[in-house]
Amino acid sequence: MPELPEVETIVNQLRPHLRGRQIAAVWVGWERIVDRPPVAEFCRRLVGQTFVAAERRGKFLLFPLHRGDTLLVHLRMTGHLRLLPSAVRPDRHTHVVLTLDDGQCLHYRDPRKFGRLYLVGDAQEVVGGLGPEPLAADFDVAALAAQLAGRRGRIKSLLLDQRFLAGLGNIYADEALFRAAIHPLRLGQSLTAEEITRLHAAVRAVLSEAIAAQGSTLRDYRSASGQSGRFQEQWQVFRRQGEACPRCGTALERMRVNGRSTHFCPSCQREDGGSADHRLLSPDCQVVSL
DNA sequence: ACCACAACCTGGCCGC
DNA sequence: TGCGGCCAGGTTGTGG
Repeated sequence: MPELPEVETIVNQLRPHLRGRQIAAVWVGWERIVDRPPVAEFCRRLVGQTFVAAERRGKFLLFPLHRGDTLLVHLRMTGHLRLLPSAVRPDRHTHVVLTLDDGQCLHYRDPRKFGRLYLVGDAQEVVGGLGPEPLAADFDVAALAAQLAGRRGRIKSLLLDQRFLAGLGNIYADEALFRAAIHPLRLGQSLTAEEITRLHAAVRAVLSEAIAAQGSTLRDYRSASGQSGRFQEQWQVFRRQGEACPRCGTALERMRVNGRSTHFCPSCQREDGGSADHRLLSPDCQVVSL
């Protein structure tokens, strides 16, 4: 479910509630949700620890604990974290419950059971292989260009590769490529300097705007406080195949890339890279009237 | 390096 | 209502 903006929203909402809270008890109902260490050790090591922070790296939530361990959560497709009163019983899709010292419980709920929890002494053991943080101050155009140099893979696949760039998923990859007017099948190393500049701006703009809207909601996604995001109202191409392109009116299309649905405008995003529309785009991806 | 595909799981939706 | 097929915001492993 969640990509970078949704995870950022959840972390920001959990932080004030978790900081300083001690874990009184741990319940695990589906052992495979705990990636490491073995479940018995996971529970034993967690009890008695206190949350000192709540952070995000890519799509991971990181919860540093006072004894030096870090609890990490990856929500994959359908994971949720909710703070609920301790009287609320876990439902059939709730697989882990952390009982806190203030009468609240942190529920990990995940119908598809794809998500994973990790408890490690060094968070780098889990997130060390991730690519750059797209919203970090030092992720500039040159950094993106360096990532793209020599890459022969399709740009859509690269954007989804968490070692290439951390945090983008299917929604924001498609939205960023549309804003930058780049065809999803273009090869990484084939992008011009102008296109890299546009892509850099597009990635950061779409993520920032999505965070401001508290993410996108599909089906029953809710943030930690139970609110839904609003960014799905601003999708320009995602799941809009057949509708008119908001920039040129051409019917939007859908294709498969890397086994993932990919949405794009065949007129604005030309595979040969030679779209006349380039002249209509400023570097910050806004349409410029001639 | 890169690609295609299966696997991990369950639920929702559509057509028959 | 039921059933089959397809779809899904992600990642990992295998084999080519």
